Formats: sequence, C-alpha cells, structure tokens
Amino acid sequence: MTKIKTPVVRNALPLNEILAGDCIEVMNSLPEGSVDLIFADPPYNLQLRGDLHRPDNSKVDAVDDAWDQFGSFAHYDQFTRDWLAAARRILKPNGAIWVIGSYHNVFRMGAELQNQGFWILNDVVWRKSNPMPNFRGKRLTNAHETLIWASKAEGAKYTFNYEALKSLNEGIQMRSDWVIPICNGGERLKDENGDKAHPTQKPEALLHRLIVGTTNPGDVVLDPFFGTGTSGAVAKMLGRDFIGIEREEAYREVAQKRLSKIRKFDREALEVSTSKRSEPRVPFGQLVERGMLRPGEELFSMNGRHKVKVRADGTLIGDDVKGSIHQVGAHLEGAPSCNGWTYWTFKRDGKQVPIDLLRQQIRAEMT
Amino acid sequence: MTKIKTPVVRNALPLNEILAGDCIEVMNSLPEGSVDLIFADPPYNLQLRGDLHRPDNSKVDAVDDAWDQFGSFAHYDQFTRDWLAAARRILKPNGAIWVIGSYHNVFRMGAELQNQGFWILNDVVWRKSNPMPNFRGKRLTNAHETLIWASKAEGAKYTFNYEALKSLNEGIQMRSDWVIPICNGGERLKDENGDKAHPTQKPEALLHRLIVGTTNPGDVVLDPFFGTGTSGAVAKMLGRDFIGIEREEAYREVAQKRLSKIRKFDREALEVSTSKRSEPRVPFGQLVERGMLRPGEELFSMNGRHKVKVRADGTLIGDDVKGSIHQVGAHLEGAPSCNGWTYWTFKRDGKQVPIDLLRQQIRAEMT
DNA sequence: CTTCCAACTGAATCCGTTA
DNA sequence: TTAACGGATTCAGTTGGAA
Repeated sequence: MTKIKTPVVRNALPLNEILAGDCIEVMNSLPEGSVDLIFADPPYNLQLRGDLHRPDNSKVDAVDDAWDQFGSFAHYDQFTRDWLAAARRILKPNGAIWVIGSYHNVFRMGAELQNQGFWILNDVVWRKSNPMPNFRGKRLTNAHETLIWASKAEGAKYTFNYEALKSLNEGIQMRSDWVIPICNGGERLKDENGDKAHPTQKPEALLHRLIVGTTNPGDVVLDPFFGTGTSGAVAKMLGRDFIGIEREEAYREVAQKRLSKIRKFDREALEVSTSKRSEPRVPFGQLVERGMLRPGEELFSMNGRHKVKVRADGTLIGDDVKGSIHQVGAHLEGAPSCNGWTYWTFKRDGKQVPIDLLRQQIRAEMT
Repeated sequence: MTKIKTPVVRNALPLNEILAGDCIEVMNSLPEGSVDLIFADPPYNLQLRGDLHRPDNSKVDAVDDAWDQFGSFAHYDQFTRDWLAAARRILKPNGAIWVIGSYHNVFRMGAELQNQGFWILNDVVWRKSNPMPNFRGKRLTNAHETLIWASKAEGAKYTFNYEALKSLNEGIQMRSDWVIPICNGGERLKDENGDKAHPTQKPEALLHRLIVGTTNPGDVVLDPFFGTGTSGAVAKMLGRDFIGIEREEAYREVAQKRLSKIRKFDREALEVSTSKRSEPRVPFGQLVERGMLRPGEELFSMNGRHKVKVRADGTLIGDDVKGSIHQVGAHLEGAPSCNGWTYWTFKRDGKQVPIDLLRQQIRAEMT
C-alpha cells in the first residue's frame, strides 16, 4: 500500500518534539488531517474546576447532592468530547486512534468514540501478568486495562500489519487479549527522590505491539497525554515520528531526557513480515504468453475431481464452463469464490505441480 | 454478611419460572426491591454488512436474528436505558447486576449503568480459549467478551464470596480475567433439526463462577434475556432461585425442557471441567516486545556456525533466509525441523546464553 | 474397541483494485 | 460511483465415519 505524502502539511508539523500546553488547544493549532496514529491515555481522576453546570445550564450545588455523580460524569464527558473531537480533526482520513482506560472511564470513552463517528475495530485487553492484588478482598483483583482501536470512520482504510503481529505471536493470529507485565524495574522512570516519576507509566512492550501492528515506518504518532513519553520512545525506536503534548513541565523534562537516549533500530530490523497481498499481481495469461503452459494443455483440480484445458487467451475451458482460473474453479466447486492459483495443477514428468509454482518463478524474476 | 429476608415480597415473586413477554413490562410488574442478582445478556447490536466465508469457503452462520436489529445508536441507547431502569427498580438495596457484551454495545451499557447510579465494582474479561478466528486477517481475533459487575448504588453492601473464588482459583485471588471455553459440544443445546437452539448460548462455567462468587444459596437470580436459560440452570444447580424472562416462545420451550432435567447440587458434572495445566506457550516475539532482545541484535547458533539478526516482529533474518526462530534454524541446518529455543543463543557480558533462558523468565512471571 | 482423518463450527461490525 | 473480478484468508475443538 503506497502512502500519499503531503510534504507541505508534514513540514508544518512539529515532529519529534514535546509540545507544552493543554492538549485540546495544541491539537487545534495543528493542521487538519495530518497525523497517522493517535495514542491516548487520558486521566480519569479529573479535578473539578470552577462551577459545574448540567447540560441545561442549571448549576450543580452540593457535592453530596444526588446529582453529584451525574455532574461529575457530565464534566468528564464534556472533556472527553472535546479532546476526541480535536484528535479526530487532525487525523488523516485513513488514520486510527488507540485509547486506553479502566472501568472508571473506558465505557464513556468508547461510547463517545462511537458518537463521534469513529469506527471501533477491536477492543483489546491488556492482561497484566503482575497486577496489584486487591488487599481488602472485597472485589476481584483488577488485573487488566482496556484499549480501544478505532478508525476515523466506517469504511476507512486503516493500517493493520497482520503478518507482523502473527509473527510476534509465533505464527498464530494475534488475539484481542495481550499478556504483558506492568512497567517496573529498570524501565520504570524515577524522579530525583527515587519515587516513580509518573503514576501510570505504560510498559514499552504494550506500545511496541500496537505501533508495529497499526503503523508503518515513517508514520506520525501523536500522543495528547504524553506523560513520560512511552509512546514517543517506542515510536522513535521503531522509526516512526512522534508528537507529544504534555501540560506538566515535570513530565516533559523526564520525557525529554528519556527520548534523548533512545536510538532508532537499524532499517533491516524494522522491516516486518508482509502478506501475500502486497506482492505484485501476475495475470495467469502471462504463463501462457511465456510458454510456461501451452494452449490446449490440461489442468487438474487439486482434489483430482476436475479437468480443464488452457486457452490461448489465458482462460480455461471445461465441459460446460469457461472463464478465468478463479471463475472456473469456483463454478466447479459450487463455491462463492476460489483461488485458482492454488486450486489448479499441471503435469510435469508425471508429477502434479500447482500452477502457483510458475507464478512464484515469475515473481522471483521481477525482483 | 447476613441477609435480611422479606418473606412477603419473596412470596409475591414467581420463583423458578420462565415468564413470557417483554422484559421491561414484566420487570415493571414485579415488586420493587425484591431480587438479589440480575444477570443480563442483552442483544449486542452487531452491525454485520455482508456474508462472511471461511477460507475453506464455508459460510459463517451469523447472528442476523431480528431481535438484534436496532435502527441506530439512539434506539439502542433508549432500549438500554429502559431495561436498566426497570432492572434497577426490582433490585434489593444490596443487590447487584452483571451485564455481558462486546465492543459493539458494552461501552454504551457501561456508561448508562453509571448514569443511572449503579456503582461498578469490576469489569471482567471472559477470555475465550477457543474463539472464532478472524478469517480475512483484517483485525485482531475477537477473543473475549466483557462483563460488568455493579452494585445498585455507591456504598451498598454487595455480596462477594472472596474465599470461594480464591478456592476456585487454586488458592490465589480471583482476577478480573477469566479463561473459559465457548459453549459447544454436549452442553450446546440443539433444536429438532440438530442446529443450535440459540445463537449465543453462554457456557455454564461462566455463570457458575459468577453465581458462586456474588450470591448466596437461597438468593433470587433474575435474567431478563433468558434465552436457553443458562443462568437459571446454574442457579438451580447451586441452590439459588431463578426468574427467567423471555419473549420468544421457542427459546422458552428449550429452556423449560433443560431446567426440568437439572438437579440441585449435581456438582460432579461441573467438577469434571477442572483445568489441565500445561506450560504456557511463549511466543518469541514477546522477548522483543519486552526489550529482552532488541531489534537488530545478533543471535548465534548453538554450534557457532550461524549468525542472524532479530527483527521488530520477532522474526529472524540471515544472509539468505528469514522467518521464525524455528524456521530459520531448520533451514540453516538443512533439517526438517528445529527447536529454535534451544538452538539460538545471544551474548550477555561476553557469554553465550540460550534464548530459552529468557522464556523461562517470562514463564516464571506468568504463574 | 481404538485410532485416525475429514468435515464441520463458533456473538464477526472481516477486500482491494480496476474498468 | 458502481460493478466486476482477482484472489487472500483460520484456531481450537467436536463429531462421525472409516480403517
């Protein structure tokens, strides 16, 4: 898949920097449709500032008022609406967003994503291998957080590196539950007192999987709640550009220091497994043109049940059917579709050989 | 925790019956504050576009029933508001609710639970050990569903059998992620044609854990979307009373037949399904994601004859070969297969260390 | 009576390019 | 914009018949 780059817009973007300020204001100052991926880990313990109003503008008074809960949610929802709208504006049409949260806030984020027209692709469970136990024994150990992956709109062409994720999972399709330890040990950033520099630093392994799986090298990854910059650090390692936005100076400083030490992996290591879909298309007719198969030569179905003849124009003809290798295969099998390349075989030296072997020969010549 | 019983109310309840009709109307006809637990598995509002075929061309039997069709999010939200309000009214002050859903609907349910004053206690992930794969390779395998457990209000004294769940989990605190297979085999109810009687029958193991953990014997468990009655069947086995509400006559009949065969304390059948523990599979890619090995780092074969580089997706690249640790090892040795875990080593402090050591570290964390 | 293999199945928002 | 068409894509498990 080739990406259309728009140099003017790209150059206007402040790449690989940490921008100071309120993320909504900063995002609104960036050009529309300019970012490939947004990763957002928003706070959910918002302090209520100033007067709080219900949607009908009546004021919410007492804190322990029955409406307090509603009021808090209304406030949080407004915040969520605003930053998601700002994020959506700067996303490229084929861009995507990841958000992460716990049950305190993730349901409201998910609903608002849908309300704004984002199209949810998966929800992903980060299953912590070493969570904090529930000390009081009053609930289940809260051993996971939830991520939501969504495209900008229904039908958009999002990036998904299927084969790379399959490789990361030793040849089996990547699932929606990811087992990853929480961030501690040497990876956990400390301040000058030896205390953790940020309360919710995310593990690099989580970002690694997400960035490898849903971006390409050279993409722009923006994080509106940058914190200590895990998303930026992993993006940089993986040869992506990042944009961080962070309000707190202390976090910006920690993140800046961290990023200065990061080195990009070499190009060869960043190439990942690709799917067959990205290989060049070879028309079946080329096999005939090149004399690899002769007009009139017989092809046999893989299961041995059918026999057809090759025609000079690269179509096949059977007893009651003619058409492309795919159409004839589908018709004979009564199937909705058929991959003719793997369905048909020809005879060489008495052995049955799949015609896909000939396609591979042509592709090898094309390199 | 002792429960105050109110015999008058209890006697008014139609216990251990399946009530016909719309669940909102039926719930509104029941006495206020009379039910201990509600389990709800409402329609998910899947929005499926066309047909889906497996790679072998067989057609996926989709959930396309009329009861899962809603015109818009607004319609679905109204439906959710109404049934949740009806459910909340009939709940005892110290009662609780469980709802289950997927990313299509669970965020809207979770937000509405909070809006109505329910207090979320945990969200629980049902991790399916055998989910349906993603056949087109366009997204992650949707391998889980989400449950939300909530009390009627903040501060309510909900039931939580901490020790019972701990016992179910081999003496370790029960976590918020539960690994349970989907319902198939003998447990899956069939109609007279041998087809599945209900498209979304839930496994009894899921309900077993939930009812053991959050109710006491003698409690009343109500299910407004009864379907084939899994909640009722497990409640009956475990000595709880149930109330089922179901609109479709066909489902009521199947459920009634099922329930007539259930005997209380028929425990042994359930005990059979205890886990057979084997060593968890660790994909090599996890070592890369977690930074135990870096993309670009060199691995050396045990015999010292070969050197390769690690890529970001957990594959290896050598002079003329790339693939998994096993594939590359086999290729270089000209062997039909190769255990990459014992074949490859990396250098640490000048010494050669087998990569299997890193796998052992991860496994130790997973216990 | 086993063992083996082919066929089948499960809450799924599941294609991309060219004419 | 729509229609046609090339061709890529699956994991864990159960069932039932054959060997």
